[in-house]
Amino acid sequence: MSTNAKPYKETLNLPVTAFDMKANLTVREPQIQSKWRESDQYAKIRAARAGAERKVLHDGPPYANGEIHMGHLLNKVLKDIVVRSLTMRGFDSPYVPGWDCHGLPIEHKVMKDLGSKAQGLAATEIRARCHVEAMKWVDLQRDQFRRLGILGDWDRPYLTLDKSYESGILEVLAALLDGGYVFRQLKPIHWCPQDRTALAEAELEYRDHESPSIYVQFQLREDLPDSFEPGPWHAMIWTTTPWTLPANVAIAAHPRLAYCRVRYTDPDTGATVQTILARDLAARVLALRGVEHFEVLGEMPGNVLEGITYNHPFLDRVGRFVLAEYVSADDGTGLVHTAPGHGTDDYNTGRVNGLPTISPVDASGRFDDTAPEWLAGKPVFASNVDVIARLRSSGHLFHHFSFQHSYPHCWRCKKPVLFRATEQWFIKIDHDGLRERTLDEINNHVGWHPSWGRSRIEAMVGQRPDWCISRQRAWGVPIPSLRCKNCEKSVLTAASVRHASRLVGEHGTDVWFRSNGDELAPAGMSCPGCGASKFDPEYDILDVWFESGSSWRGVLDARADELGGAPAYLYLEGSDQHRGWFQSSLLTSMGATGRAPFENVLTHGFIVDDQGMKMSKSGGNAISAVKAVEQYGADVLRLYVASLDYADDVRMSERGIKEAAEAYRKIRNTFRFLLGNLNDYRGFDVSDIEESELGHLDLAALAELSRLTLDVGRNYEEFEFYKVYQRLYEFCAVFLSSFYLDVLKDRLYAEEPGSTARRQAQYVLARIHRDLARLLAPIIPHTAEEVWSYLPPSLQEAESVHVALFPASRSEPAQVSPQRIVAYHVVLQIREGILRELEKLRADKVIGSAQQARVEIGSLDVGYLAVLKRSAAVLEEACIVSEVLVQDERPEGAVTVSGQPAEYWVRVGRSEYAKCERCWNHRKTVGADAEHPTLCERCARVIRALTTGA
RNA sequence: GGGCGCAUAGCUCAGUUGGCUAGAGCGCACCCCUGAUAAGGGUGAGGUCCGAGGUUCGAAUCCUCGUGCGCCCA
Repeated sequence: MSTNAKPYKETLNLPVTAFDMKANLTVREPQIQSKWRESDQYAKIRAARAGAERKVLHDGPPYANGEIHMGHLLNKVLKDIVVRSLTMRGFDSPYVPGWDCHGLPIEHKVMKDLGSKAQGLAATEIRARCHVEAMKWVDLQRDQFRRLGILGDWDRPYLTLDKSYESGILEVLAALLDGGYVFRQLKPIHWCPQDRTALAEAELEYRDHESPSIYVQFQLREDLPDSFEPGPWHAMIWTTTPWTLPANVAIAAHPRLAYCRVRYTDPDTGATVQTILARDLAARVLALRGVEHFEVLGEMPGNVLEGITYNHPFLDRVGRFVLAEYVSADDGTGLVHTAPGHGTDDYNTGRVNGLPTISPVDASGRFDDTAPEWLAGKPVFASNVDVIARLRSSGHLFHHFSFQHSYPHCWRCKKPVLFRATEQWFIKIDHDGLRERTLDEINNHVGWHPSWGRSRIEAMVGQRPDWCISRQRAWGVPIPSLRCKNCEKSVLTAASVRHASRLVGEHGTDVWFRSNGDELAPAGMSCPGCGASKFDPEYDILDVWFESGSSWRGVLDARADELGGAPAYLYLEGSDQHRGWFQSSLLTSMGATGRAPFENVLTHGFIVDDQGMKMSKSGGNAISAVKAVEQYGADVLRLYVASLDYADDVRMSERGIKEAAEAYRKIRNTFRFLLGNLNDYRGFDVSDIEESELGHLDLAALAELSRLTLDVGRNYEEFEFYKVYQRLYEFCAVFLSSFYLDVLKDRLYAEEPGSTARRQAQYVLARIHRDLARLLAPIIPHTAEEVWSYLPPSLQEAESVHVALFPASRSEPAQVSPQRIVAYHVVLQIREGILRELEKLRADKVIGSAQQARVEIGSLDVGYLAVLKRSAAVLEEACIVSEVLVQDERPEGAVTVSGQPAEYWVRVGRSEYAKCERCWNHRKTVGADAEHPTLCERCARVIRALTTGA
């Protein structure tokens, strides 16, 4: 024995473990991840669950652009917790991550980098650069996702630019053509006449532009309501694009806005004019021409105007009034010139009211020969003056001036753009009852979590217009339509698309951009219009939502051996995807197969800051996910995500991460204590312990563990991870750390290492260690794995915790009868009362540690008093005090405490006994042993055993 | 402007079909321990349940109208 000042300390079994208190996650996690990769853990898990019931979470592909942010982290961690918990529940739950690789942001970035060099490049050149750009981000994001510890088939992800995936997209399109859902129709789009190209919203720059502002009188026809005074009547519209008047087919009014019928004298001609315009704008508009005096003949809401017809000011065309909610009395006249060929609002209004879409403008921005001959061939912007002159001479022009306003310009050539209708491909939502069938599927065959997801997508599908799937871009999957060289008809059939699908499956979609019509048309194809057989390829591409919305085919079906085919068990994305991927997947699948591609849809909210405001880079309140992981480690961020109720928006803040880090440390330290006291794990066999022989508190601990297992298991099943977190954390912090482990210290440290009392405690700790590691594994996989590695081989049912199953919820272990001894929850309650009293002693400097205290307790309830008497030892243990004396008489100075099942009184004071030098308890028996006069009886016995044993 | 949501201590969450002085954990303050030690334990202080009306004997809970915030659309 050493010459230590405390020689007895050497005889204690103090905790020893290699499990560091300091997590050092930023170093340790990558090491653990490397091991997982080296041992191909994903494959091992697949093998372990081969043949089990399959539940597949199908990954919605993030866009391959930029570093991952908190939104990605939230989404992927939630998915991972789902996949890992399904796996540990015994299901085969493969996870194939994917990326959305086509689309405008990447193309835009490439075009910007190319600058003027883009002009001379072929589409295939640009596409090649887009491919490189997309793959760059796929690789980066893959590393970042892996760093989060997301389990999945990262070596074989799905990419929407893979040949096989692209081919699958076209198969879906072919199926929709088979079903008759696909049609072609005019639709206005932003068009740059300089560059002769369609522009997306993101490619527009708004800058000041000088436009004419004209007020035009349209002459109404005879079919007026009876309430109108005798005619003739006019209606006054306002527009800043006179050149669009040749496409005018309607005037839009707001159904509930007030309009008035006015009579005034034209200041130039002296003629009396009767016209209609918004009531609140009449005075202001008429004043433009200096008309101060006018007569209001009557008022009416806009809906009275619906259906009234008028003569086009310079064409032989009859237009009519329609209603639209977007009309306002903010400017103009409250009556909106409507040309469905030249504006999105106008177009939608046209769709609703069955108006024709007229667009007599060619690709160079000039009027074509369907325009009046005095306009044909002229550039549209330059034609404004012609239109105005025409209106003035015919007497339709009320007023004209020029003004500056914000107007969209082309991002590349900086020239103003125009709206021009071109032919686009659509999916008809009402064909063959698609909308109705989809609504039925939403309501009756898909589970929505939270349940309001159902009403949300239902409302959207219920009102959505036909789906325009054409995009005039380069970076995407071509709509493989062929234009007849003879009659110019666009041909797109199931057969021609399937032919293209085969070509694409073999060569990728580039084949479409480098081949001619003879090579791309299926053999023997003839034009359904004229019978000719020569074609040119067309180059519209598919809406990227169609691409990702086909993943059920390109991934679930295409990898059916692995994934079991559509439908998947679960789709899990942010709530914005009700309009996006959930809907596009649902519609393509309903059209092509008649059923939804998912059985359940789980939604999470968006990340907001600590004020509840949206988190964005530009808002300056964004927390970098990559940096946070670098700083705190993935398990801390994962624990944070798990702690939040994601059904609503989730608040994230630097302080929140710090709190998660605190919680993580608490959990880690709890394991450290367990492991420190299980260091001699390997030296004994836990199966030697008879559970029925365990003491009261040990049995209570097992019962708590059992309840925890049951609750947490249910919480995982219901995807309520924040409840998992709360439950597990509270178990560690409150039950274990502050109570049970504290109580066990005496037994663990001071009893003989191999004694039954100590082995029983270790038995319970071993159970807790093993079960807790498994219950935590889906949330903090790295730490769980680390902790698992400390299990002795004899207890390892699996090499990795992630191959293991959740602990089985077992029947409650035997409890000591509550009639005989106080129930565990009553122990806790009495303990609380005692501790409160001890605090007063501490404040008065009578005691420091609880071990210095003695407690007297009793109850006026005779039955309860009897139970208390039998429980003295348990209470002493639970409160870690010198002794608990249960007395019949209530002494002077006792305090009454209310409690269940009865009131009790308690009196505390300093123990009169000496402190045992070894175990620090104040015991009556200290000094009784002549050989060890400073020890209590127990410690003396232990020392004797140790020395003779050694 | 429309659709779908959310709002309880500083933070994360509980609050069954309306029913005791609204709870838990963390954090915070103070204290104890120094044999889990860049740990551990104890006690305590924190709430106009977003606001205003209404229904009711009684409302955090039900209804109406607002306010703020988020997603989607216009």
